[in-house]
Amino acid sequence: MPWLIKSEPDVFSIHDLEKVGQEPWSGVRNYQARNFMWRDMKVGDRALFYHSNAKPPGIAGVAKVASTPYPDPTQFDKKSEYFDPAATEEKPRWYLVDFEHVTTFKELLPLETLKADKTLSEMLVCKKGTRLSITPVEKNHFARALKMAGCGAL
DNA sequence: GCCAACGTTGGC
DNA sequence: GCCAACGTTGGC
Repeated sequence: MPWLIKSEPDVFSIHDLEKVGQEPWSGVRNYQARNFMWRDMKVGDRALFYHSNAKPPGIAGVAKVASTPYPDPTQFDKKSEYFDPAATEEKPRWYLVDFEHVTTFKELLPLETLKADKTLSEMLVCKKGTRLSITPVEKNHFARALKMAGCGAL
C-alpha cells in the first residue's frame, strides 16, 4: 500500500534522506501513525515524501519502507525530546520503520497544485485539518502524483 | 504570528 | 467515561 509521510524540511528533508540513504523514522508520537508503521507497512512499500511547514509545502520525492517495524530507540533516551517515561524496553510504546530514499523530484509538487487537481485534491493531506504525519494513499493518487512530478513508474 | 483543527490529559 | 483545558500541527 502506498503512503504519504510528512517531515519538516528544516528538521529532515528529502535531500537529507538522499544524503544518508536510509533513515529510522523516529519521533512519531501519534497512535494512529504508529499503528500504520507497526501494523500495516510492508518492506518495499512506497511513500510520498511531503515537506510540511515549508515554503511552499508539497511533495518532494519518494521513499520506500526499508525495514520491518522495531521499537523507536528515542523513547528510551532520557536526553531525547521524544523520551517517553511510560515506555520500557520490555513494553515499548512506539514503533518505527526505516525509510530508504528512492527519488527526489526535480521540482517540488506544491500543495497548491495538488489541491487544484481533481484527483489529488481527494488525498487526505489536501483536506483541511489533517494533522496526521503518516497517511495511506490510494494507488491512483500515488500514480497521479508521480506523473505530475514528471516521474514515470518507479 | 494567527488561528482552526484536533489529539491528549486530567479532574471529576 | 465525560468533557474542558491545554498543547501541537501546519497552512496561510
